[in-house]
Amino acid sequence: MKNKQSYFQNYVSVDCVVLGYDEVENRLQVLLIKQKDPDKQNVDSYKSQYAIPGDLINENEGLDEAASRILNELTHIKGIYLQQFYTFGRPDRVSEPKDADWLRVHRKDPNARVITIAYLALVRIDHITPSAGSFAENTIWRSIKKIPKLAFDHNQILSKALEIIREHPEQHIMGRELLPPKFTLSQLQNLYEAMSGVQLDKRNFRKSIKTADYLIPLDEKQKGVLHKPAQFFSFKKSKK
Amino acid sequence: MKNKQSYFQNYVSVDCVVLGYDEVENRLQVLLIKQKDPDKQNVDSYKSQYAIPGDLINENEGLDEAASRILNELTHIKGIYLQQFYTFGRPDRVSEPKDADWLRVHRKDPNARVITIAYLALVRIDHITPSAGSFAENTIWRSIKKIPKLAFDHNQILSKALEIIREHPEQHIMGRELLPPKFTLSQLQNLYEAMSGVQLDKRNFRKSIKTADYLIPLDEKQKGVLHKPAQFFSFKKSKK
DNA sequence: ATAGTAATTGTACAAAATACAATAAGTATT
DNA sequence: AATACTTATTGTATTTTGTACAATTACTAT
Repeated sequence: MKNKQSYFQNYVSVDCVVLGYDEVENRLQVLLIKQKDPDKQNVDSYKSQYAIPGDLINENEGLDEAASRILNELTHIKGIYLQQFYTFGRPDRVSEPKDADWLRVHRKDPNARVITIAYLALVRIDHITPSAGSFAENTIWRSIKKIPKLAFDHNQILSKALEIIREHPEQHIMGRELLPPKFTLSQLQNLYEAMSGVQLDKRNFRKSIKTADYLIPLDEKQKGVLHKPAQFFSFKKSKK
Repeated sequence: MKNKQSYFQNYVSVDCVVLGYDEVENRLQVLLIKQKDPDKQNVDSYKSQYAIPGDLINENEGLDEAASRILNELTHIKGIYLQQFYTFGRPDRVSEPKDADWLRVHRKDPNARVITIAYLALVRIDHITPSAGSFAENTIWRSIKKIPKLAFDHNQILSKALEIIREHPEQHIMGRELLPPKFTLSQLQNLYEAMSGVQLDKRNFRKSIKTADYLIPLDEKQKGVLHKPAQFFSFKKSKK
């Protein structure tokens, strides 16, 4: 059977970059898990690292489906929209010494290469309450401006995710419930600014979003604020 | 070892969508291979299908590297820039009856799922001369406007590739040698039109590319043409 | 000299992006 | 009741960019 050369199979994982918008602090945070070492009593006795939630996919499971399942298993988050954005497959992407301990404990074949398909989600940080599951010891939100050294090549994966939302904030805002159902234009502007990392002029921002025509002005104002109350808006339903 | 649940491994392939710009006909063509059935004398006795060149990756091989190798094995094309654009992993993406024969002959495990990482390349069609290798019976260029039914989910893969270049033609033109080193503005416009699928106004096109500032006007004109000779231009070297 | 061909160029208009600051509507304090 | 405080709201002038549209130019062939 000389034509059937390729017997080689691969471990394939998905990694889920979940970015949470913190409206109060007006910043984006990324959801990380702390890896658990089940062989040790004391978590800190093993240099447990922070990581983007991800794990190996199962047989007969679509990639999007795997991403949802795995994110749920590790963080108990459900029902958020995950979008594939890149596949990382360097043969040595899980071969750094820092990752050897974890792999030895958690993987049948610790030296095997793992190809990972990276997913991106954006959520309101107060909309979900992650809690650790599976091999996650705990979950934390970290500001995208203070990212620690992460497991595997997860710093690189996160960088790519951030690039994507910085370049096209508008594509990731509609229909993702990043703001309350009724919001003010200032709230919307703050969100844009947090995502793009750029400050915008109020008047020009308002002009441009009115051109864009995806807002519905509501007959409702803020109450009890120490200043002129702002009008509320909501998003039009997307046509798709 | 209860924590080592995931023994499941996957076949992983890369597929290379090679688009060739045909300057004479002013159109894009896609490079396809005709699948070979090594068990039969007569190729046509088995419903051999057209497919995007692709195959399973090897151990210890990066994804980009695999894409280059596989494209070379199947079509003898070398040294072109391949860019990853999406990963397709539906569990049933290779399970249609039309693909069963080929899989039975070429794969150890014909019913196994295959995850594929899709790559995109753009070349001048007269710049490369593909010739069939490996399980390719032959190679053909087909206009992107007349795509036949392809193997597996390759029609879907191709559609996604075409979407990408239609949306951002400019990102795929510089530095890819899609035009001769010295070219006229009409040649450049034709290329844009072939990639975007939209007709442009000559005067406005020239205005906009002069704004964009990546052209060098040369002191050289066309010779022997039946009309006013056009000035030649070349691309500035990209800064990266 | 004429015809044929594609290259080259400009203007008027509309739309979008940018820079920039005064006034308005609430609450809290006196 | 007047004042202070805070953020929301709004407009204008300017520049830049996009769009629609046609006459003239430089060459070859006859």
